[in-house]
Amino acid sequence: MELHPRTTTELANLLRDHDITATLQRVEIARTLLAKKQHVSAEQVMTKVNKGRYIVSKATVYNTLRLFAGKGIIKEVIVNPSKIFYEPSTTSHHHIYNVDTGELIDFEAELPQMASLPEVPEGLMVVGVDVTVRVRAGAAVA
Amino acid sequence: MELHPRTTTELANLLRDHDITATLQRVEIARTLLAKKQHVSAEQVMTKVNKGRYIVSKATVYNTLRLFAGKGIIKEVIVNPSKIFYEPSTTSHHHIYNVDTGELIDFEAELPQMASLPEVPEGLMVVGVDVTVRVRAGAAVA
DNA sequence: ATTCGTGCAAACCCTTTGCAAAGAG
DNA sequence: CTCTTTGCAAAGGGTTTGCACGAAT
Repeated sequence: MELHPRTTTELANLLRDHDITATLQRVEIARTLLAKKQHVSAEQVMTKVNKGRYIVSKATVYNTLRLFAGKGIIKEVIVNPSKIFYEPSTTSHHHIYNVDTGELIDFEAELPQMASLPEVPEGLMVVGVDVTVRVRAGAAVA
Repeated sequence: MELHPRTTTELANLLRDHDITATLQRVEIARTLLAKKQHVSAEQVMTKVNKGRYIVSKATVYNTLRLFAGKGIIKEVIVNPSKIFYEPSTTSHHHIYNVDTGELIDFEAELPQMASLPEVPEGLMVVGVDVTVRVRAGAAVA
């Protein structure tokens, strides 16, 4: 999926391509989420969308985020149990999470380690591999 | 750190070695957590401890889990924002998380990929690397 | 008409906190 | 005696849900 759908029509088509009925609110939420590489919380999505022309309720934001994540157009980033972040589903990358500040930084990784991944139990399929590097203020690696 | 059921004295010494005042409650919580390889929630810890001779309150369980995690004798496992799991700090391993059932399985990994980890920004130090393989029911990898 | 989506507010639930009593050193 | 730890209950806060209204076919 590219990362610059821009027009309302493009966004609506993107949603339909993922079996999502394109409504006004969903298009606006998608526009906000997919505008650029970023990690945003539900609250941030609501705030950003509501600065625009259309108003979206909290329930709709949560419903939509879950829907989008389930359909694969965005990904949940779970680094801190107190708040979920969402990001556009782009190419494989992982996260550096600053436990002091909550800051989240992407890093590209081809997952060469894929080779070393475990065999998953019979009857299960891998739906994702998340790598989180936790960092905090301090000297670099000894 | 070894991983066996221990005597009260051994547990108390372990706590002191980690700069933790050894109290009755903390020893019992440590005994439960360190009994074996496992992933337990705060609630499970409380239930297990309270089946024994001593009763521990919810506040103490949460305080103690945070304390232990900060001192490094246990690790938080964050795979699902709705509940934190805790496990003994043992050798490096990672997790397979079944998103359907919530089941969590360990897998050993020497992190050969350490070589491919990003350079962390100046002034930061790595405190941990978590790898989570998310799986669900379905055919194996195509 | 029937189905799906939205919005408001209340409910949920894990976790944290305030404060008084008990324990450790 | 002083500082720390515990326990109870209440508060906190992101997320979810119940239900009525509105939109679409």
